[in-house]
Amino acid sequence: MNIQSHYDAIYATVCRIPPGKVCNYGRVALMAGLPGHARLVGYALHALRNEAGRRVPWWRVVNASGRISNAYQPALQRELLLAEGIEFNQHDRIDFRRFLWEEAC
DNA sequence: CAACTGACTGCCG
DNA sequence: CCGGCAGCCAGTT
Repeated sequence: MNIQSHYDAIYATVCRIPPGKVCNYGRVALMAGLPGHARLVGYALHALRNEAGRRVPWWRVVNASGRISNAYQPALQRELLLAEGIEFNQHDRIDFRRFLWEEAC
């Protein structure tokens, strides 16, 4: 097991998030087989802020509060989510009861 | 090698 | 609800 394989697992997990759903960093880490490594997920996604992000739906990952965190392009992420039908409440939060991706594999 | 930093999180006040 | 703090770990300086 090396770092790259962890990154691959993270990217693979993010790619499984269906359109119209979101997931938080901690859950992605858990599903990628890396419980407790939420921060590593953020680190992995941070490395996508270029052309590589083209094939990974990074915008579907938000923090545990249901808010967009210190993303590379917060405004862009918000628009991409809105375009998929995800709604934000008055506090710029996403309602997990409706949009959180519950693992269904 | 030590110190710092960051797309995180849960707990506490 | 918000800010601080301790775990967390890889990459940078």
